[in-house]
Amino acid sequence: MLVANSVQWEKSIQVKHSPGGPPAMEALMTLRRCRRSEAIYSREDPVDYWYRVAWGMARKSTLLSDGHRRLVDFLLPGNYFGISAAGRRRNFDVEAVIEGTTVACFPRRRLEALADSDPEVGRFIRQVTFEALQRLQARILILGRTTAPEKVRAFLVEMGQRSREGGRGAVVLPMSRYDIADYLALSVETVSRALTRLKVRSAIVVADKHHLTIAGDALEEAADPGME
Amino acid sequence: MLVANSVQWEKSIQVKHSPGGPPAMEALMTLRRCRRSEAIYSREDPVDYWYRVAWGMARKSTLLSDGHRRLVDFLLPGNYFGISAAGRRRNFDVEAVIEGTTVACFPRRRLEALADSDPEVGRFIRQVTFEALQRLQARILILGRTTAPEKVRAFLVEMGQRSREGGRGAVVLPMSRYDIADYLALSVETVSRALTRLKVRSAIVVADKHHLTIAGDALEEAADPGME
DNA sequence: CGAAATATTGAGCCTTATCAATTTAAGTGG
DNA sequence: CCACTTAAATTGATAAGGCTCAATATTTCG
Repeated sequence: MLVANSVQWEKSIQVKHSPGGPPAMEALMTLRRCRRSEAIYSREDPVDYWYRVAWGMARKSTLLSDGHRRLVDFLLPGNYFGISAAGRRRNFDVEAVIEGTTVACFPRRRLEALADSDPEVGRFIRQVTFEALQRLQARILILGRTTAPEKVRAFLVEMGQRSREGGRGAVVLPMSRYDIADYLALSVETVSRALTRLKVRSAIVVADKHHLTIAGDALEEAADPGME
Repeated sequence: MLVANSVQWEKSIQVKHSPGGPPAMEALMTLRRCRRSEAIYSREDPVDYWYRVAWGMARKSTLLSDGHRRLVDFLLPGNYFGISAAGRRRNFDVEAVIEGTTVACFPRRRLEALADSDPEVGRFIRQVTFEALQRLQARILILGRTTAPEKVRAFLVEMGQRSREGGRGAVVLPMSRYDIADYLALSVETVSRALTRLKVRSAIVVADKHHLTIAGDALEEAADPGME
């Protein structure tokens, strides 16, 4: 069952950018395979490692004071995360979204030392952090959308762009509707309704719950920035 | 008049973090003074400089495809911005919010070269980028709030924390209500109403349009994370 | 001093959150 | 492998909250 579950996503979740860093950096890496919903790091943990998603998908979240969960980011293969300074502790939780999600772990102290001595590594870390910044800025624009269907459509376009494979407009959504709702700051019901509305309007074609295609014109509309 | 205008803010906008980088880096810096609403950089500009606010306040924004302006960030003294890789072009506009806003400009190529040769500079740049990441993540949590008064309150707390001076709970808002609205993805009217509601409930004390104080208990409530 | 922003307040409509019920899918243990 | 239990997804009805349009202060700036 678990195997079949993994197979379901095998070809769906692909690397887009930064498949790996400089060799000297990759030498520090260890791989870790995670169960579904397993924590990769938790709030209050010390910052001992920096990470990169090798396969699968992860979600960065936090529990707000009002009890609501808020998803800050979805992490796809090639995305680095948890890259922050020492001394402090984590303020977010990161969990695997799908069974078998694998992360590359880099010991922070050693990697920082390496960045000091090897300019190529230093440059690479900066580059990776810039990419994270872009992701978050793009995300803010999505959250800034006013109507729910707009938010959902922008979200689908974002996910399509971030894991571009399977051709134009194809989108894979391994996460639950609850995850999407917490990501877009909407209720699950509204997300569900927005999806059916988009389907009815033929803005999307739904293969199954986790696979859909965005129609060409709906795809064009949301071409908004993501960089500094 | 312009002078008087500057004086109005003189003691209000203070540095909190990272007053300056390593000396070798500061040697590259040139200062630039801006008029109110003057562009610091614009969309499509090449990435030739990295910046730090020295005095005043700036706003990073973009025009969405639907014609709405979206503010991605407010930039306070000590905040670095525009730090992204070469090759591409800017996707956002950055403008001075108040008359006399002064920015420190660092030529990107020379600074990157310096980061390669001087580990201290490299480390500093990483640190600064981490701070920008934290800011954006905190911002996402604010945007994720559901009700308008909650968003506004969280915004006030954020601004208070970011330019902590003038004592506990004091907040200075040099920007217009329109800026706040575009920052929180609300309409101006809703922002205005939310503020009056907070005032009526005694959650805030309004000195004048640009100066207010957050009541102690309202301040406690919103202690949500901001870091990786 | 006059013109143009900027702020605030009101009324009505529209959208979304909430509560509730049903259907579908997924995970568990025999 | 199937029945069972639990989680996930969808759909409906209702009420609250925010956006829009509109009017009126209040400031700011030329």
